[in-house]
Formats: sequence, C-alpha cells, structure tokens
Amino acid sequence: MPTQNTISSEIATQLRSEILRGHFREGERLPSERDLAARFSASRGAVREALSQIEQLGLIAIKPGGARVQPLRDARIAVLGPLMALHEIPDPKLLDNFLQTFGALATLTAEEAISRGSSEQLNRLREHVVSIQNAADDFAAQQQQWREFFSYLSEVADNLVVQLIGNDLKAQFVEQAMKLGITPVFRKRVMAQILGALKQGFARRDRDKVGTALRLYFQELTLCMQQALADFNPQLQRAAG
Amino acid sequence: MPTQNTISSEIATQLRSEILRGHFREGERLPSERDLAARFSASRGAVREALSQIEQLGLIAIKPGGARVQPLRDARIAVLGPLMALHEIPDPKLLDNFLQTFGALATLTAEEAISRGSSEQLNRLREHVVSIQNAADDFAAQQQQWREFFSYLSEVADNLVVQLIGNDLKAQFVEQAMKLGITPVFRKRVMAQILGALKQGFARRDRDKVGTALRLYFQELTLCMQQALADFNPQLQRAAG
DNA sequence: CCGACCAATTTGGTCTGACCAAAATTACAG
DNA sequence: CTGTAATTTTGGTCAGACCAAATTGGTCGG
Repeated sequence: MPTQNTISSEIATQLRSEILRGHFREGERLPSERDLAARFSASRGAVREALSQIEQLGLIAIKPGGARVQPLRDARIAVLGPLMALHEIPDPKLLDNFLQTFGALATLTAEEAISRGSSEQLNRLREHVVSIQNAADDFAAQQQQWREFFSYLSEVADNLVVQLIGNDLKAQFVEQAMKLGITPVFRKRVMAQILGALKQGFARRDRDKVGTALRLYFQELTLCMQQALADFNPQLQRAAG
Repeated sequence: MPTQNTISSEIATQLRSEILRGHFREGERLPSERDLAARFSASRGAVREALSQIEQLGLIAIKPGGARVQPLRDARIAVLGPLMALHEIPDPKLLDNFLQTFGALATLTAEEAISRGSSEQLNRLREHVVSIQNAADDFAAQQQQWREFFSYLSEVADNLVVQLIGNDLKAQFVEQAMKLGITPVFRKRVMAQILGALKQGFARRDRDKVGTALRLYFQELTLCMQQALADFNPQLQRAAG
C-alpha cells in the first residue's frame, strides 16, 4: 500500500522496505540511480527524490560514488513507522519499547503541565479526565477522549521538544496499531483507580500523584496490549489457515 | 554555513530558515518551484529536492497547486536543530525543554538497563561512572566520559525507540550547544553525590536509586546551563560592542 | 606474488526543455 | 452578485546531456 500516489514516494516506500528487511548489508552500495530508474521504469529524477527522502531517514548516506546503507541504530525516528509496517503483527518488543517511551514522555508532560498550567487549565484537564470516565462503556469513544486529553495536556505543558517527538511517534506508530483493530481490554478496577488519582492530582496540583497515575496507566496499557497481541496472533493464523 | 556542499541542500537550508523565521504565514503558499528556481539560479530539479526535504520535516505540505506552510507544532523532531541554529544564542526555554526531555528519556533508559542488563553489563556501567569520577578535573574529558556512559547505557537498555529519538536529539542539539563553547559549572558536592548514588544503584541493581540520581543530574545540568547561558549573554554583547 | 600508481569507467549533482493532469485563477454568462 | 466554463499556473514526470568526484581495473615496479 503506497504512502502517496506519486511515483517517487512509491519508489521510496519500496526501497525503504527492502533496506529495513536487510536486503542490503550495512555499508553496502545501493544500485546506481540509473539502474534503479531502469528497474522501476522511472526517470532518474523520481529515483533521486526517493533516495533523498530515504537519506533524510538516516538509512542511507548518498555521496558521489554511490549511496551506502547506514546502520539502523543511527537512523531517525521517522523510520519507526515503516519498521512497524514491515510485519502484519507489530513486533512485541518494539511495541513495548514504544509504550515505555511514550509513557515516560507523557509523564514528563503531565508534570510540566502541573508546574506551569494555570488553575483554569488544570481544571479543564480534570474535566477531560471526567470525560474519559464517562466514556467507559464505548472503547472507541474513550480512546478519542484519551487522545484529546493528551493533546490538551501537551498544549498546557508547552514543551515543543516533547510535542515534536509526540508527532513523530503518533504518526509513525499509533495509526499503525489502531489500523490492526487491536483493542486492549483494561481491568476496570485499575482504570478507575488511575482516573481517580488523575482527577485528584489535577485538583490538588499534585505532581507526583499525576506522574504515578500516568506511569500506572502506561504499565497497564503495556500489559493489555501484549495480551491483546498474544490473543491476536492465533486469531490471525486461523484466518490464514 | 551550509549543511552540505550541494546546491539542493543549500536551497533547503535557506528556505527552511525562512519558514522557521516566519517569513511565510501558516497555510500560505510558497513561491512556485519555477519561481524558486529562478530566485536561486538553480534548476527545478534542485529546488524540488530541497522542497522534498523540507516536506519530510513536516514544515510544508506539497500538493498539486502549491506547497503550503504547515504549523510548527505539527513538524518532526528534525526541525529542532535548524530551529536552534536560528539564533546565535540558544533560546533558554527551548534549551530547558530539551534538557527536561533528554533527562526523562535518559532516566527511562537507565531504569530499563537495570531491569534487563546482565550483572556483567551493570558492573561495566559502574566502571563508566568511576571513569567520570576520575575525570573530574578536565571538563572536556568528563563530558566525553558522560557520552560514553550514555552510549553504553543505551546499548544495555536495548530500546530502539529511545535510541532513535536520542540520535535525533543529539544530532540536532548537543553539537549545537557544544559548538558555542558553553561550559556549565557543576557544583562539585552535588555531582559527587550523584555519581556516588549511580555507583551504588548499579552495584545493587536499584532502579529507583539510579533513576533518582539521573533526575538529579539533569536538574543540576539544567540549572548550570541556564546559569552559563546568562553569563554568556553579556559576554557576547561585550564582544559585539 | 604483492602493492602502488594511473587511466577508463561509473556515479552522483545539475541543467535544459518538454508534456500531462490537477488545482487555482480568471472570464463570462445568468 | 453568483455559478460555471475556459484559461493559466502548479506540481509530477520524463528524456537527454554535461561535469567533477569516486570507483574500478589494469599496469608497472618491487
């Protein structure tokens, strides 16, 4: 499924995928632009734009003489999406890494929001939590409420760095996971406890309480996602067989 | 100072800078590729490659009809470097945001390293801390030791997501700050306390102790950097006057 | 047999000029 | 003034060409 409808981005998607799948060894030279153009029945210009995009990801280094494959560990965050999209089922380890990271950043954001936010803003954050509570019945609606909560939280915290990282992670990851239709089942008791703590925390401007609650949320989310993934796996195999 | 010696990247640098400086309003159309080519005395191909790179940053959206400027808050992390480079002196708020974020991720990394690392790895981490202690006299040497410590920490934690984010942040930010020759002066007592706690934490596999120590380190680093920046400001003005 | 040096080839970087389809703009009719 | 049709502009793509730097392969001397 091509990212865009332009030829250059299709070439980029294809090449990126091949590099991530390890079709080329680290440091190995990619085929020349002319060869690639011939292979994709495209012009050199289109291939060059594709290669330029891949270079932005840090996956290759283009120099006169040839484009060479860079080690994955030196790449940019933007490769995460394509990396996840490589397999039908997300790699559990990668998912865990992602959730841990997202959790740490969300916690930081919440702490900053409490430190910097006006009482009016904190009150509105509390109301967001109430909205999440009220949407307990409908999973999709609740997810939407969580998203709006995080969005506003980020606005209050006013940390551009985290915001930009969040953009990347969300764009690269969340959609991917959601598209699979994975629906983690939270334990109601735990969730109620988390939401209660959040409400209290925002009301009392209690940095630690909110931080702890969010940590707990992501811990629970990690658990449930891993569980959902484990359930999803045989389900997929059944469909294939 | 152009990022690369290619024309397309020079155009990209120039345009990126103008967009970040607010020369175009949000949603406003950029000049057409043909106009830009004329302005830079370059070919459309070069301009297209430059625009493609800027689009990757999330700064513009290219569609048939024109390239439109996107809001900064929707951009990717990779804009941080150019954003910092905009002014001679880093924006204190942005610097604070950065250090907070880096600190949160480093803390997460340390906690994961302790959870996953073998005792051999943890021991080596402890030795890294000792190396930092021994380099207390030479600031540059100590910075190098810190870098090696974080690098190995990241390896042990084995969290690709954080690692990739770190790549972006380091590439976009650390160099920039270091280039200015800003040398924060740590309080020796505090630093000794932090390093001691780190050593103990790695020795005893004490997640919280290491986490707390790292939080303290970044808190101290933030303080010192802000201080150094404040001292640096008049110094720069004196040089200019 | 090996290593250093040099020429031929390959490769990326750039330019020119052209064509198409979609979007934006303008002109026109109601 | 409004809605629609014609025109222009814009991005997407292609083809062919040139240059400088890097790679490659062969040659020569040890």
